[in-house]
Amino acid sequence: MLKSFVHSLLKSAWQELDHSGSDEVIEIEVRRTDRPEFGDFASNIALTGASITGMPPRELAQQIINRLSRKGVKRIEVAGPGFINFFLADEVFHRALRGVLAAGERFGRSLHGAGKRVQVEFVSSNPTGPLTIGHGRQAVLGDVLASLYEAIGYQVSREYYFNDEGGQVDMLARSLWARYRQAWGEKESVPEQGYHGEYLVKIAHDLKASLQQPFPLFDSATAQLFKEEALSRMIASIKEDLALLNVRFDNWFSEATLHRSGEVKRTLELLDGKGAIYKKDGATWLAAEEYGGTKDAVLIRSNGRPTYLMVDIAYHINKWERKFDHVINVQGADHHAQQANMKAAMRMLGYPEDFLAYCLHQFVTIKAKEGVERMSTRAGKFIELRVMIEDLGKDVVRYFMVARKPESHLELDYALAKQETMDNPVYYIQYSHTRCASIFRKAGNRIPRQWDEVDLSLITQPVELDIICLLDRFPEVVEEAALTFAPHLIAEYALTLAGKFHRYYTDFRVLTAEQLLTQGRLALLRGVQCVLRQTLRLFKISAPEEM
RNA sequence: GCGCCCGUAGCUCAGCUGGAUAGAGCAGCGGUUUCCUAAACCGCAGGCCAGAGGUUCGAAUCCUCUCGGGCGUACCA
Repeated sequence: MLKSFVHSLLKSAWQELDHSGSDEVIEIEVRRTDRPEFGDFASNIALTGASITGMPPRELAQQIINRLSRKGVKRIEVAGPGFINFFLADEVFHRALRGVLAAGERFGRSLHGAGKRVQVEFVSSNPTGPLTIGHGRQAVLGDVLASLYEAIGYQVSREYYFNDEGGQVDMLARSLWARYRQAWGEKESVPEQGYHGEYLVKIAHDLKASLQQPFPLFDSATAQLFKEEALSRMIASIKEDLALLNVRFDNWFSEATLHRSGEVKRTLELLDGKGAIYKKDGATWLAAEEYGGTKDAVLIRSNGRPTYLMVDIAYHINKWERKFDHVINVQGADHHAQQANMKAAMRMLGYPEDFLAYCLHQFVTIKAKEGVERMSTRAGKFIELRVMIEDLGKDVVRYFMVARKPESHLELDYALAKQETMDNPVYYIQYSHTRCASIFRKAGNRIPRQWDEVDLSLITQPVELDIICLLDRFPEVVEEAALTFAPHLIAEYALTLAGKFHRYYTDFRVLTAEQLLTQGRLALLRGVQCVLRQTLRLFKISAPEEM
């Protein structure tokens, strides 16, 4: 990589300097510049090193430059307060491009997490209703995060944890039964605290057709039947919604199994053994605050039923026993307090601090456009994910959901996203890929057989070298996006690359009369297309050959 | 009250492990097509980076306070 090349130059020069005055170690920082006159890369080593050596920064910079190898370097300058600016030789860029071409589809992938297993748990919405746009953000966020970890070498498992036990599910069953009775023309009403959405009406009618019995009494057998029917149908519907987004899970984990297997009970005993729980007001409490939680929390209610937290702790022990090296939970901001308590519990039980990480995200809100009637009626209303996907298309939804950093609120201008699809960044990126494909179709037999042997000597335009520099950076971006839970970096990157390419396309012709030039530019194009395809693949957005 | 997140162009947001003149997209205005797809490109305009202090060679970025918005602070999940 270009950056590490510069880094190694600096490192050996720094080591040649006499540091007898101090044995302090210095962190050598090399960064890409944002201005051509500052060169391709710059280092502030002389600024940070000034205090160690006692030399003025500019003088120190000069000393370092005097000891620098000039191999692969076009020019080096001291600039501003003492920055060292590097202008690299064309051959170095050419080597970088060859690296991209040699790696091909593997470019951007790494072995950072080789041999390690990570689980990403996301969505995990209760199967009591259809997915909303809020779940949509989480679905895409989790899915892309999982892909990013796969890209850096981890073995990844996508998991959906669903609640199929407890009060909420009982309420769902009761609500469905009421709708079922209505389907038979009876006057039964959905409980005040129940689920009033239209979706249960539809399920009730389907159910009537298959069961063909009135079930006039909501006795325990009926409750059980309606619970099972409600759950299986809701889960099927959620799976359908997710499939529309191209999200698939490796494992669907049922909460009920944790109760049946006795894991909840065993977990409680485990916590008791650590002295982490106490009784108060007829309930059993977790001493969370002592271990960094926000507040002590109830584990077993006074009615004997376990809380969400109680079961969640058992669930995480289960995850640990499944031998994951890391588990990442993608959750909404409303779970924040819960997360602190969960981490406190893990601490009490002695699990490593880096086993459990949360990717917390803020909510999606819909921006209503003033003066637009339809939108104002929709404002504040839930929008079903399915409806949004049908309106905007899978690719657009996926892109928008991860284009912003998770901890920022995502305010989606629904009307705009729908109307102005032509100005959509998704199409902008896809079109850049299409343009590459189009040129390759035209190039025909001029396409080189062996990419790594192409003569690149005529690839000397500043834009061309700039694009290579950007391609070269891709693996860094992937790694950072994964490790800091920041898929939006990929979106930014793809947009930048597409933009540079579109400009290049406008100013320069790839297919020219000069064979050497054409071959070189086709090689560059190949690299661009390859990286564009990787970004789209990470997002699971299609990379069209034609548009 | 306390805790977490956010406050950057008219709008939606990048940039935040401190670096040299703060960026993109959209919206606005004006241009570009003998030539690989104009779903593109170029130009103009637009900012006391919420505000006030502090830390230092240097702050949108770090610290403190204030103001504004979201979320949490359940024997819901």
